[in-house]
Amino acid sequence: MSSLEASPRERNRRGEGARLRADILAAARELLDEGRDDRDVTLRAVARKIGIAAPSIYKHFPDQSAIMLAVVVEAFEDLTLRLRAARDAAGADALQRLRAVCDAYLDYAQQVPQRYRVMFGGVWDTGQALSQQSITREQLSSLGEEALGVLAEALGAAVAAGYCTSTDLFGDAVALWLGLHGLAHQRAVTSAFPWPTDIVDRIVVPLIHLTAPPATTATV
Amino acid sequence: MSSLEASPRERNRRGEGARLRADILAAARELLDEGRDDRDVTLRAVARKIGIAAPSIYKHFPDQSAIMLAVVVEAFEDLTLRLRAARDAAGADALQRLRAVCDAYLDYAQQVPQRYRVMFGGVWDTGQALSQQSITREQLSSLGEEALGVLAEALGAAVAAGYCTSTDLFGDAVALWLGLHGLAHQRAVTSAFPWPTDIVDRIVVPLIHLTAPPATTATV
DNA sequence: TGTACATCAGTGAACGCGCGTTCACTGATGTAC
DNA sequence: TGTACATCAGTGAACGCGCGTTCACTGATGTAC
Repeated sequence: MSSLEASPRERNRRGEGARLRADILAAARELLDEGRDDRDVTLRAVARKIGIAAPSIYKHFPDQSAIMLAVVVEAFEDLTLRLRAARDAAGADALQRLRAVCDAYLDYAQQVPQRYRVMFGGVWDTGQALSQQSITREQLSSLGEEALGVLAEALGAAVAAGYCTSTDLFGDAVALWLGLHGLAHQRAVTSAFPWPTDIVDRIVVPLIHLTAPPATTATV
Repeated sequence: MSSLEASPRERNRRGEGARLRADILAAARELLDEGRDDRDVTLRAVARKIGIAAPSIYKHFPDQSAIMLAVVVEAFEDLTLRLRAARDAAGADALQRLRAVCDAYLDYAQQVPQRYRVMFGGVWDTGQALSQQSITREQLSSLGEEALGVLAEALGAAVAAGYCTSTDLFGDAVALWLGLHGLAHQRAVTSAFPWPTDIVDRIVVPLIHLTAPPATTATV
């Protein structure tokens, strides 16, 4: 939405050329979210959406896959921010904070399913954009680490508060994340599955090794 | 492998035209497994692989997406067979049988990661091949049900044998499946994640609500 | 204050490619009489 | 036992399309003197 629609875009002033980069990124993100597939996010479709000529993109991205890669990087940063925000908004109780992070993760996937699929779809993973200067190999493989870190931290706090047990915090955090991911991904992909209404509890409660009941009256 | 290579394919005899259909399916499956993406499975690539002219495919499939759909249907049947075979090969102990089903599921995903991704990737889900006669809507949405049924049955047997608890067998089976799927999918997609060595246990043990220790000396 | 000039932010036309799909056809093979 | 014919299993050439990318360019805008 906003001003990114059809053709007559006015050219940026000198020194503000970098603004087109942001517009390209936004258009690609919107095409991805609206479309049914990342195949819809072509270089020419992006150009069409902002109302520029297709070659103009090459001033800002080395090639087509670099755009998708940038969208994914941005999406992971966005996800991490949302997890932190949900955690901080959940108050002081460690179990509620952990649960808030899990819910925020699932919400993100449900709000932007196509984006979620591409983030964890791995096609950009094999991209040749690596050889370009756009991103280093470490950055790429550590993309999800920050978000996973938020989850692991929240799980650790819940363990420290006596809600759960863990013999290996990283291992249990990864297992929890995989459970969330399984649900998030499958929901993003299939509209017509008869999900049990309490499916989130049936995944989260066992995987966090919940032992003590919640301290407050809120359900967990 | 086998005889599906380059060009000089000899034409089938009268009445055996249906054999080309099987060859098309096999070629599509192999292209999918070998390639890095289902984008590689084009109609023309399939034709090239068997050594036929591209239009010959239209005698057997209404359009391009019908090929992928047929590959997916076949793959789900294959997966179900493997799960049953693993269960039956695991002996009489209900817990070991359940664990064998889980392992077989994860093995399948690891052996043919690209195929697994497409099975649960959902792109064929939106396919217009539905409107063709190739498959009914019920068949499509119930594709994974049989495989899930094998898992649920094994879980139910383990509960009956006193190994685990369950307040809702279907719900718990779905949760277990989602945990397996999360790992299977993420492994199929990312090569470079530092998986904990006991990641399978960390997912399966909580999700089956294991209460009693295994009856035999075998690890679970 | 004017003006030459470098730079910036793009454009327009064109390329070659592989794709899905269509169309009219071809030649071998079995069948009816 | 021969022969006309229908059917089967495919073929070859061509279509239009959208794509990523290249190339030489253009015109506005700031800057140096």
